Amino acid sequence: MAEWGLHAIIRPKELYEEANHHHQHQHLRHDHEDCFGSIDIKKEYDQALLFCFPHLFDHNQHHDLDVATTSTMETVVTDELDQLYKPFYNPVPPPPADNVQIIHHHNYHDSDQEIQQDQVQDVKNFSGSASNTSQLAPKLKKRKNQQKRVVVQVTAAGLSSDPWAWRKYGQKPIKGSIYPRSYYRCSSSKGCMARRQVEQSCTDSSIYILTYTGDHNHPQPTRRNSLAGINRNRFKATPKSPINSDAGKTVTKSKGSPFHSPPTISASSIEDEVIQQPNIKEETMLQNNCDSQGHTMMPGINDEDYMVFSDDFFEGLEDLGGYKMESSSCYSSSNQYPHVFC
DNA sequence: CGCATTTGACCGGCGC
DNA sequence: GCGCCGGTCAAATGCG
Repeated sequence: MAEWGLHAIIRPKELYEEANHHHQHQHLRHDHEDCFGSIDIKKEYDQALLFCFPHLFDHNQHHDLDVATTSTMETVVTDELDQLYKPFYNPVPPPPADNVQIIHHHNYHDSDQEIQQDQVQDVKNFSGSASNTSQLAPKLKKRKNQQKRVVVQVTAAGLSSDPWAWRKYGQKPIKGSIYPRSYYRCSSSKGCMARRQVEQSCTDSSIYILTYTGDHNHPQPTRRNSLAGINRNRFKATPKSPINSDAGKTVTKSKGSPFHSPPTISASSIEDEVIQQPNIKEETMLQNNCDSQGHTMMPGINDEDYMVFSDDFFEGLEDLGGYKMESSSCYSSSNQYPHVFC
């Protein structure tokens, strides 16, 4: 299993206060001090947040959401702004509080920087031609715990809040979970190395855990019908599969698999559904979310109400700190997560 | 026919 | 070194 070197549970409210306090006196100092240097970390943080989770700022795209949902999302945005800033100066995790929780994981090891640079280089290479993406494949052969990944916890409807087209290429039963994990690769572009894993929470069958790995090597599709046939299973439900039984949800057909398949989200179905705010969790928490006895491992934290940002985000900040952000990197780990629309 | 999913086999990382 | 496990491959099959 992945070994996360840094975990932080963040309280939202004091963020700007403490941030400003620290910022006024001196630049932030923490384990990644070198990465941030003397940048305006608050500003860069905002940019990075927008960069990694633009959907949180794009209110127009949620114009069809009901008022309550939108209001909640705006609250989340504000809280996230607060929360995301905090890990960099508050190494001691305070108790969970308020509506949103952020747990940061950072699992890079000695060669992390090299990997990041490789990824930046990958993007540079792609900027010239998407056909180079086959060269990216060996990158995924690196040690598993060195691969950046983002874990997002969503509801069934939230599963479809992903603008990318995904093609299922595998499914495996996972030890410790009664539900299988499905493996998807991005089908929007040939050679795209983006991967997505979908598994159902063992503690709450209505919750799905999405794990994103790899980077898209292509612009985000403006519409999710970039490939023919990806919506073939639209509105088709599989009676055998309880997790596919949600009405109106695009699902994967089942052919008597020994384990239930999580729903396969068709590209076009997303547009028809009310997009829910995904709940982003830290991976280790998710993995520990239910132990062998099925116990929830984070008592006192509402599953609905906390979020997590992982390597991508902090990697992005590190890039910011090192002034490595480039326009071409917009396909790298920034727009590939739910609610992102061009 | 062209796309999709399904599913068993295979491979490699990792812990012991 | 061995075995477990997660992740991927690829042939088979289904659907529009």
